[in-house]
Amino acid sequence: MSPETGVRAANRARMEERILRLAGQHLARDGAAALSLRAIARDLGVASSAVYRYVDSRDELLTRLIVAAYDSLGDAVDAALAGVDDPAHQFGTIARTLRTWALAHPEQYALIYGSPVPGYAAPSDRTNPAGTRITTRLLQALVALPVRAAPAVAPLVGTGGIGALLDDARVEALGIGALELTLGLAAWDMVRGALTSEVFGQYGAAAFSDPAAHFEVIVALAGALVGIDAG
Amino acid sequence: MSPETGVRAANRARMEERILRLAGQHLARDGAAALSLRAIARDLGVASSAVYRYVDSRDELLTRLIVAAYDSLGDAVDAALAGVDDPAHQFGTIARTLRTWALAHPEQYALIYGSPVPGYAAPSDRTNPAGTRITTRLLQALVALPVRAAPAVAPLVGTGGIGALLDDARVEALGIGALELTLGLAAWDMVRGALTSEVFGQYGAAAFSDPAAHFEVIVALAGALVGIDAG
DNA sequence: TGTACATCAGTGAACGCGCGTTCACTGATGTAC
DNA sequence: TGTACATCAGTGAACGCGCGTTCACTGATGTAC
Repeated sequence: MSPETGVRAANRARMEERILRLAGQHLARDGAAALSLRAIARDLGVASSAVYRYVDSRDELLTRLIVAAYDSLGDAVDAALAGVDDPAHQFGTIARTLRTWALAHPEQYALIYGSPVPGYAAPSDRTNPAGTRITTRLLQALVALPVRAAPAVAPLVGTGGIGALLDDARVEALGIGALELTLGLAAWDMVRGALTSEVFGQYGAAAFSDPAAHFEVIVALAGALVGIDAG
Repeated sequence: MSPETGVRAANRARMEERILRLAGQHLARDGAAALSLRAIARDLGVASSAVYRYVDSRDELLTRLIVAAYDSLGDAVDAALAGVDDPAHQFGTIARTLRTWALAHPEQYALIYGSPVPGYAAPSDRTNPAGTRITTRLLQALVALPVRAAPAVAPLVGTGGIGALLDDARVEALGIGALELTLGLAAWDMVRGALTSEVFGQYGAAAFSDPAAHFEVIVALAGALVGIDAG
């Protein structure tokens, strides 16, 4: 039997899958800081040392969870974008997909868009490929758009935003201008800021009566910033 | 000796202060999840049980840290606003003060504007008074302003934002309109979204060459949203 | 001003728990001839 | 097809650590008469 299709390889793959799924459940229930290899071994019905056959360390498992979260979101965005050819609607589609995904997976959202896990630094060589997927889609949408910055807004950007992110290889590759980039980032910050408030419940008792409607307004305003109708 | 000025009362006050300061240092170094009463007792040079003379439990200390963080930020904002009478400049002042404070105290910023601490729910009766200080200042600035929504933007809000936050007592008390409120929240979300990216380093390797300049652009754009010149 | 009592701060041992990680080991599954 | 060997999965005990919280206690500081 070839090593690729052997019983061992299949078991290994299934086991890695189970571990990642259980880790995801623990993450959702108790947060990243409480992620425990022993707890996962317990759920697996296996000695705690057995987990080390599949995972190098706790931190390495955390890295896998981050990558998995990025990929889960990336897949959702790609799927949603599949039917949207009009670049003017892509921005709104990305934003709405992010919201749906974040509300369904608040802890994974916290993992990648919330405060960093203290004492843990993600190895960027493993995290970056998955992490840049959404941002890349966003930049692509901005490039494809005829960004017609509102005349009232363009002068505000002035030369201040020029230096922003210009060292990023993707930006150079896409050939996006400083104005479009700055406006796009501002619009994206607004969407993420609103979403963070909603997902983390930061308005406390003063809840929105209709968060979804409010988010639609945010998307419309963000779209207006980059000069498009994002509906 | 009266109990207010006695040696015991003074010692108590000094001890509570030391505990809160040490807790703040631990928070800054290791994050909220790692906050430990035993570690604080060690730094204090005291038996771990002694801390319980001053603190009910670990969670209670966390609550105090949150209140302290809100107050630290609130004090900074109030001080910065002292010299600013023109309501048109108040929004920008609040935003810039938030940035300065957040960069100086990233972990406290994470505590109040980042992901929630898992397994801990802040008792809102203790957290609210300090927590609403900045938001109240923001609302006051919006009310004092002649919010002249850009004609292109106003229709986007439509009736969607109407329901937002209308159950909040402060909003009713201030008599702020739905349009102003929605635009104000959107602007504030943008500021906080941008700041979160910067403080938590979420753009990774693709760093801004001049984050302060970029933030100024964000403030200008956010100001434009509410129809003012925030410079 | 002096004495009897109450209050408080801090001690140190203990309970019971959880964690990450290592290590020598057994038994089963695969591989090479 | 059968046997000898290598590889792998999983065990269970152990190391050393940290945590929150309780409890009976000593000694000092305050209070009331």
